[in-house]
Amino acid sequence: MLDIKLIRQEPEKVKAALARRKEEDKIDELLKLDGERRDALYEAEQLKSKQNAVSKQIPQIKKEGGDVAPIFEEMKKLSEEIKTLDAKVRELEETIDAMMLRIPNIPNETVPDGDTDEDNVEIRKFSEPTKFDFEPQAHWDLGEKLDILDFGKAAKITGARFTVYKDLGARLERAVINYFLNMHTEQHGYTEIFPPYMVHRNSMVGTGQLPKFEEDAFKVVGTDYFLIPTAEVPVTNLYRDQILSADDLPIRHVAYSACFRAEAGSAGRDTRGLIRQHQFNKVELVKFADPEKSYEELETLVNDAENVLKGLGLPYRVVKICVGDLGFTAAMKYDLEVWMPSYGRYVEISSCSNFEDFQARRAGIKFKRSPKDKPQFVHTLNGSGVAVGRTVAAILENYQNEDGSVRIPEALIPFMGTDVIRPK
RNA sequence: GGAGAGGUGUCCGAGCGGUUUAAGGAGCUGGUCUUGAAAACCAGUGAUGCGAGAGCACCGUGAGUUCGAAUCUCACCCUCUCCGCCA
Repeated sequence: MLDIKLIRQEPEKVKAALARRKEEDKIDELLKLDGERRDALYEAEQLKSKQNAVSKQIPQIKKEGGDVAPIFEEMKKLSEEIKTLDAKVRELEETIDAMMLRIPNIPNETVPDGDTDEDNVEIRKFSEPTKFDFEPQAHWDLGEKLDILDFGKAAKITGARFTVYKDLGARLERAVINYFLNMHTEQHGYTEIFPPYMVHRNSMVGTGQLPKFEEDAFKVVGTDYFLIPTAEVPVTNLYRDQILSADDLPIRHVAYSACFRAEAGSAGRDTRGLIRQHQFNKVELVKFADPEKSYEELETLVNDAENVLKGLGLPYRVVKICVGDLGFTAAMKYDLEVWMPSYGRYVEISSCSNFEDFQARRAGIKFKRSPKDKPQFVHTLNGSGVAVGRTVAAILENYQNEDGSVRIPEALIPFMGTDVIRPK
């Protein structure tokens, strides 16, 4: 959520930012409603002030035996007026809030222009796309031949876009999760969280999934719970409506969770394999930072995510996301893209974003620089560290041999208990 | 799921519908005393939001009753204890 004061004071700046995103601009309407709200609020407060003053005198008058009936008569009218004005203020507030919650974040000035992911800018690259002296197979073919992935069985028990992992496939998924968690906790200084996979509506609003993107989420029937689309939601909301002290910052959390996405509108894209699933595993990095240091924290966050890919020896590149591909909540975003031989291109495996105070304002996460200072919003950041299913897909494809076996990256051998997955 | 108890400021804990600008204590800050500290004593001290300010709001949340609600009514949420069920 943006600061209403910013919209009041610099409407042109906000309009320009929305124009960059090619977003509909309701700023003038918003300002008009805000003006009405403030007028009504002022009026209501004047009347309340009078009501309080008179109420204070009543006991005294009664004690002195004065007649309070005429006062009650008058105050009754006042009370009605206050109720009417309060209702008006509340109504306007609801309208304004609903609008505010649907306005996207202001992109950082350094975010490149552009409309689609094709306009994202490559920042750096690690290694080169894997070369094969045979025709490499896609991970869905490899996985089924090795009998470690079973998409048919998943369709049988659940439906499309789910996967059953089996044998060393299941173990590989688990190995990757543990490898990621160990690296981030032991080498990068993150504190591990294992969160609930369901959250209530407020949490989803706090991180920005709701109200605008309700159709992308799975809702649990008969409850007000949503399946989390990412651990970002529960972990960021750990500190909702809290005032932290400067000593607490930066807070760095790493969380493994399953993630659930309805992905309405994605039908037909990436229909085969592990790339786009309704349920997938992810290790997520979440940071809460002093606003002055949040962009430094974004850089180290990206580095931390990169390190797990380097450790696995997977070729990847880092791209800076253009304004058209930025997403609703982010002020700046880098993607890590891993080389996927079956696609013949790089595929997103991590998104690392600085939300600045956009989520913090929604979720009410503040800090005080010193005990006497006024609380201000923290900056929140998060990034995949990294997507587990896509990592497994990348390992299968990049580490495959001509005979259909798959080598296990050095770093995973301790977790796998073997250095190769062979066809049976 | 059932029964009971409870949600008040940083914490503990009072609070007949009207000087509650939320008692009292702890804590914290300053001071006196002391070689220094502790203790004792004195003084100060709620946080947050909106607002230029006066002011307004805030006692789990939301409605309601009333001239006036922390206090009464209703609904909901959460916590604790016991029972049931269960990995």
